[in-house]
Amino acid sequence: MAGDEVQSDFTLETLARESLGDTVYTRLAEALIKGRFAPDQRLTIRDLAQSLGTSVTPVRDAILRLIQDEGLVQRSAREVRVPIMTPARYREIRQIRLKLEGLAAREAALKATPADVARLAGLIASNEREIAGKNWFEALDLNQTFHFALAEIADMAVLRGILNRLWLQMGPLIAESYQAGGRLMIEHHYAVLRAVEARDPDAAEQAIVDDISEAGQIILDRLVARSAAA
Amino acid sequence: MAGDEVQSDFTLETLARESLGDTVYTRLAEALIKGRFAPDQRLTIRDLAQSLGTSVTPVRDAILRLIQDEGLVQRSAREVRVPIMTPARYREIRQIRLKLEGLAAREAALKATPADVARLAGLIASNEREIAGKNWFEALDLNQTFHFALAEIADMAVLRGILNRLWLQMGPLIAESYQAGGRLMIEHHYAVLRAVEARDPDAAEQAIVDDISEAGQIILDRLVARSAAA
DNA sequence: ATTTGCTGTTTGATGCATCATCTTTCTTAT
DNA sequence: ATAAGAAAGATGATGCATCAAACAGCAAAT
Repeated sequence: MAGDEVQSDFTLETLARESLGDTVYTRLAEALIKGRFAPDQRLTIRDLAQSLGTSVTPVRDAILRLIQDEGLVQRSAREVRVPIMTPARYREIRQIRLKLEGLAAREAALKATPADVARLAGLIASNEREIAGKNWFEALDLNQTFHFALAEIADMAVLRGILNRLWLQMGPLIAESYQAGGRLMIEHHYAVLRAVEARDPDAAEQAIVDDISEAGQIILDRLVARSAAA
Repeated sequence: MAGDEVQSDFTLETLARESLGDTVYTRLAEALIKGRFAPDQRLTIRDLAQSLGTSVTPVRDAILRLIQDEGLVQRSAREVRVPIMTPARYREIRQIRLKLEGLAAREAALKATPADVARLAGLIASNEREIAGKNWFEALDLNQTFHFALAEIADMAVLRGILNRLWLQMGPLIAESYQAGGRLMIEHHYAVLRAVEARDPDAAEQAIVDDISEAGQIILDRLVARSAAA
């Protein structure tokens, strides 16, 4: 039942064996962040299990974890849905991100190595290219990677975990609005890069605050408009 | 198997029916926060199921969720343990708490009703009494309730969820050190109360920052001492 | 005495049968 | 035609059998 590992004798057993449940979790989380599921969409364990070609158990495990992350919500005893973001909730998340990512940017500015700076620069350049090519999925992914990179450079694992969960919650919404932002979504990344390179924590915090505020405003405006319509 | 609900005909069907998995999760989370499990202690699903009188499934569900919260860690494929807090990790959590709870205190000061103020005052008074009586478990619990109350008054559900998880991670450590802090652990709560009552967000943030910094220092000192010894 | 190798045990992962509810659909009486 | 009610279907929760990997003893070899 479990094992049909076709492990070649040549591959090193380097990475920890990932359970099926982990795989499903990762795939569903990615789907959420990339906006593949619409807000309020209902998910059923059996259907997902069928799509993914597993039994219900790993899917159930993954969904339990996603509910714990608040990336999914349990409406009633037998209904799991993609959550609907409210303006109030989005404002709260934005407030929290301002504080947490501000802290991360500040620490990153203090700890960044030249290699870290180069990595950030590379992310911005790639993102610029994808936006120019209108490859919104890739651009969105690179934007997220940039924000996470600051937490990594700051060497703050707990903060990184919190950010991860927040992104999971914002995913369906952001994916929907990213295109509307266009280049504006990474405008402030250059300021972040300069501040980190200059080892200036105050400037780094301010730059990321500006980034989150401005990009967030576009998303919030769209969200408020839609909520008013409904 | 599922249903041996002995639901009296008189009880209102008000609260949502809680699954066995939820019950187990709540009980284990509480045990963690109250420091009933020692750091590095190994937990096995089967043993817990036996203790709790359920099958393995609800326990497995609860443990999956606790691992997601990082309230438990999975060392290897078949080993679940209570995490060991490192000084570096504790410092990071403290930094994060300073920002998040500072934000919560600020918002609470802006939004608090007289009833909210009374609730905070009551929590402090109760805590004072329990400390005087050396009822450390109760005092610890009231301390946590006070910190959570600020997030509730601020009406920040997301922040509250993040705090919850952080507390789960700090639980085993704090429970161990709370006694050492004594009255010092709630010294700054009075300043928080005054600031909230005066609707002064700056003062409220400063007071909670002082509280976390000072109380945290006692815990950190003990943690560093122990880490150095090992 | 220390290492090596075999064997039984422990343990989380996986699949699945079944249950209690909740929905949906169909029937039937007015 | 409408509404009350019954039957059928859908769905997450629960319990459990079984698997493969890890582990613990223990014996044999040097």
